[in-house]
Amino acid sequence: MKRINRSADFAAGAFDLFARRGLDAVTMDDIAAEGRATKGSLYWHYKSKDDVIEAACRHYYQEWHKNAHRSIALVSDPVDKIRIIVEKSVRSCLIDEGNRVFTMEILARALHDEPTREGWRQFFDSVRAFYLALVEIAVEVGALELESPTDAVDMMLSAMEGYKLRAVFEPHLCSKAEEAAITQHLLGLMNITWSPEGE
Amino acid sequence: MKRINRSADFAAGAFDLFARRGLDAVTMDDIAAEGRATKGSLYWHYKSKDDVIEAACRHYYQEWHKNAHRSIALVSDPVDKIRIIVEKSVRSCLIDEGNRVFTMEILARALHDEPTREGWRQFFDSVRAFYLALVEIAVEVGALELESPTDAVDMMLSAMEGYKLRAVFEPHLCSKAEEAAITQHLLGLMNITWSPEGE
DNA sequence: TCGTGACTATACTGGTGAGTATAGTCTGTG
DNA sequence: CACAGACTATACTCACCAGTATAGTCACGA
Repeated sequence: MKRINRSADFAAGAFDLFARRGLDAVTMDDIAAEGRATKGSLYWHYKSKDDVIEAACRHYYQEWHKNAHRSIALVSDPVDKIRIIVEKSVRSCLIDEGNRVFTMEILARALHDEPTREGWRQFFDSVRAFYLALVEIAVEVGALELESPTDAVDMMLSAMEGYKLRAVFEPHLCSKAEEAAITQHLLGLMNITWSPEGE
Repeated sequence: MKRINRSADFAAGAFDLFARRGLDAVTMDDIAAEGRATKGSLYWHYKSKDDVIEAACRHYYQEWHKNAHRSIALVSDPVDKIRIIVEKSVRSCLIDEGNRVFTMEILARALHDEPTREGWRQFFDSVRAFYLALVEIAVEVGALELESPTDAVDMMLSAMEGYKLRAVFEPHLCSKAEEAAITQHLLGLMNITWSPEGE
């Protein structure tokens, strides 16, 4: 049980705590304890709580991209790639309560904190670019017909954010049961058919 | 300059402060000062900060319904009513930064506070019901064709929430310039045509 | 073996802000 | 007039928590 990277451990642990209890309700002592270390060590790696929050964000952003790339690595059909990415996004961004809570917390912080806002903006742009690249390839090879790929991707991402916000007070929206309906609807916005299947 | 209702003044003042600076950054002393009173008086009317926040929410909810009813009071055409309500909603919920910030703050609070969540849920339901009533009338008199009014209204409200969330980090979305495009898009989701006009 | 990076353990400071306490004022009503 | 509701003005308590301080430990690589 060696520790390769204490900083990353702290960031991941902080993310978990924030996702469970919210940014304000988590203290620096909590974060240190979560990493089975003391505050001294935590402050050795990070200069302030803001710093830790930023690291937790980066952790989340990196995880998103890592998962996204991994999940389509073995798929060759361009439209299937989009199907899979949307499926996974719905599961990770909406159904997974931790991720949903964390991102809402970050967005709330972004209301009054410019660096947080800028960070999220860049992340969102990178996600949009990722989707757009997949959609444009699918259109180019003739597997998909769309008037404007940009608008379609934008619309789909907007709808996803809309679901996220409504899920705060309508929890049934992001239950397992609704998962298929939401996935279908989001893919529909990009003219892609989809039907749920057992595994 | 008589004070008819100190409680309501406090609630309205608290709403303004919360909308400008966020829930956490506003102290009870600030709220008292905003109402040109002292903390003693504030605590005479409200038993805690939570209590004040709840009152500020109620203030917002009531204002929404008051404005909604007033703005269609003199309109007779059922589809025009919907046009006007959506126009006004876009202006008050998205373009108006104060309202937008306040509602985002409340939603963030709702993540970890059940009463706040329940309050917002009821408000959202009442808004949905309000829209639905208008749409159903328009459909009944044959002025509007829709497969499912419920779905159309739901979709429109989801899109509006989506815009609200994205506006946090993409401020251009909720500029005056985008106002017309957003209004048009939202009405389009209910098969209603609309074009901007000067006043 | 010396030094340094990466810590532990524990104690402390200092600011903030919710909520309380108290003594006294003003105003309208029975 | 008496009394209560609606305050003002001011001072205070108390808990929490970010951040600091300090002294000591342990593993390692030059």
